[in-house]
Amino acid sequence: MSKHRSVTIVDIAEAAGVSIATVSNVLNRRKVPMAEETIRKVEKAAEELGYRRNVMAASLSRKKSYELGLIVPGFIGYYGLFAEVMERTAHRFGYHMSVFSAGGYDPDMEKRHLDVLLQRRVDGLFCHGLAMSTDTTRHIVSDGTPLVLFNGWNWPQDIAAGAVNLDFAGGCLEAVRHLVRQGCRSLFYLGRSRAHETNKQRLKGFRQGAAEAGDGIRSYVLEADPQPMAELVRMTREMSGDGPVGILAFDDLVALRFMSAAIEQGLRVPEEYKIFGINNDVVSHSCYPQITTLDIPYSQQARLAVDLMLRQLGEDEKAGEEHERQALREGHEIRIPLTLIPRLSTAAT
Amino acid sequence: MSKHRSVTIVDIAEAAGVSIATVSNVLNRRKVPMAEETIRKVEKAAEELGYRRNVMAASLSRKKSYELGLIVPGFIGYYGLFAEVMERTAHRFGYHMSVFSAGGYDPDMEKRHLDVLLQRRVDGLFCHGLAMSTDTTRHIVSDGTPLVLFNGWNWPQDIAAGAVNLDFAGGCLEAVRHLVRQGCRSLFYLGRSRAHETNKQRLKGFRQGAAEAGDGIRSYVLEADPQPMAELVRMTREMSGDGPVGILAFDDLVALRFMSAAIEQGLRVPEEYKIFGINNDVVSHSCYPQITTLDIPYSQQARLAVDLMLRQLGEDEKAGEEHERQALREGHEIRIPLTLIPRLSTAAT
DNA sequence: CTGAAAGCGCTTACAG
DNA sequence: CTGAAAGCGCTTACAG
Repeated sequence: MSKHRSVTIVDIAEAAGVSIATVSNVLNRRKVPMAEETIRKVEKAAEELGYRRNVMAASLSRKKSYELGLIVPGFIGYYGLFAEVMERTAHRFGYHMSVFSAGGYDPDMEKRHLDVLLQRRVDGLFCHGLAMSTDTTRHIVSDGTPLVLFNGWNWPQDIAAGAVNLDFAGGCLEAVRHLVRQGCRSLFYLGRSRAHETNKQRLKGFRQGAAEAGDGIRSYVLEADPQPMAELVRMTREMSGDGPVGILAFDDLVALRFMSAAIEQGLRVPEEYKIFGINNDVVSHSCYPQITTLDIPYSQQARLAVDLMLRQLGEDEKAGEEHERQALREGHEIRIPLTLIPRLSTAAT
Repeated sequence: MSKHRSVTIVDIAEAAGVSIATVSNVLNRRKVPMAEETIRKVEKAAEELGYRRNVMAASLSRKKSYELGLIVPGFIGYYGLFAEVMERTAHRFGYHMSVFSAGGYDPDMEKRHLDVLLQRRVDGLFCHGLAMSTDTTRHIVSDGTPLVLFNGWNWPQDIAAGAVNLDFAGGCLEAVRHLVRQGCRSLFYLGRSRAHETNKQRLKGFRQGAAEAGDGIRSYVLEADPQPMAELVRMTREMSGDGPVGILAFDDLVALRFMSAAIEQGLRVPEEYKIFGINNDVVSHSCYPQITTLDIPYSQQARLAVDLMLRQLGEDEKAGEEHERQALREGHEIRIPLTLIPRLSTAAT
């Protein structure tokens, strides 16, 4: 094959002895009437010449890129998996997905990535609840590119077409109830405030659960990140009263780190400490004791987000109906429940 | 801002009262002489109109997309992080990175993704050692798009411009020496044959280390994936003789799973079992005991891969020299050493 | 059923 | 220092 000029429809037109318009029609299987013979000739020529459509040219003339943009906080853990599922889902519907990591929750990087994506003329944008201000966001996407949020709360309707959110609040409420049921007498939430709203939602559920539990059960909120885990474990030992201690961690990794530090200090899990994570990460069942956690339905979330986008793009026929069954719709927010996976780390004693 | 037609250089040209050629020159900061006043006018107009360059149009006329393609086996663990670093690195040099997950090692998906990427006219391609045949690969990339491999061994020179490989063989050799030094009398490698060549390279190092250790030390190779870990632990107990057992796992996650199953069976780590992982994954130091592992220099590997690509693209001035210091060059392969991180899981007893 | 032509939004010699 | 013009590789009415 030619080393430096790729095959174009002009080459095919010549080889097949037809016009480029016809080549385009055949190759795109358009619904205009065409002679069998013509179709055959064009397809043969395309095949033989090793033709590969130039996406840029097609997008430019069609005025639609069939490219979607996705910004996630990072590729590690939950968001990496989510990005992978989103890419695959978009692909299934004929869209390319350009994924960017915003390096945690860095507003500048968010802005740069959004800008790059818009320069690429993506047809739509998926973002987590951004760290940058809503005003900045509004200004940036004011050209009309549809924006769908995932795990973004309290965003004005005029910015985003909708939000597909994991119900961390509801999940954490269930988590606390579970811990109380298993006999915990003190409760700790190990949060990560730099995760912004996804942390606040967890906190909300935790607080509600603690309130439900009543005065007989103490509850505290700690920040997981700055200090060493060993220190955190010590704090919980001092603060807790008699009876088993319940730990609700920001995610499974925080849970694992806490559990390891606790075991290192000679504490017994689940007898003295009951530990609860979030994400059903592969680590949650790769350790001992295995960690009780909330399962996140990635594929469902991705499917719902993409459906929402397809509707914005006027491709309603591609968007499914049935996917919303499990989810709660509330205004322009779709809320996805998490499933409690009980494991040894919170067994009753 | 207009809801449905984005602003183009034609709009700017009108607003500034100059030609579109001039607008293009100013906005691209080309080295042609231009009047101060013109530059000011154009930049002002662009700013005010909220101009955003259309990347597709620019790429099409420039005949260069400034887009690179990356295919990884998946986003989980090592390759997810690698993808993130690659994206960032490419970005730093003015390239966009389109990342695809090949869903493990699925040759069909590899083919489809390669095709999509070439339709997008990416300037270059990064792939892991592909599962598809080299002939298929050769045919697909025969149009001259440069291909750089990472963790791909034994690929013919005519296909790939080069390969940037982690030295799993050397690392595993060191791992075995370490285990022997710490007193292990039996050695097991827990492999993952579906990881293809990255598994074989590890195996090679393990075998070499075992051979070095001599007849006094038994060594075995087991497959980590099919059977439950508890079963695997039992097998090692039966097969091993007296003295501490050394386990070299495919990666940190396999190591953690094995360790957890061993502890569950009442075995003591590191007294009876010494466990060695690979990747310096965050889990390796989030568990107890923390796991001895090989650290992978992601950024270095990404930087070297991108440098290689930049050279292929004739952008030698962007490519650095100094990054190869740490790496070994051998033919068209660059080999990157891994660093042993000793932790409690292999402490001498 | 097929093709000539305009147009998508840029870049790049080249002429002035 | 600036602009007219050709061209990148397609798609899309529209005329025939």
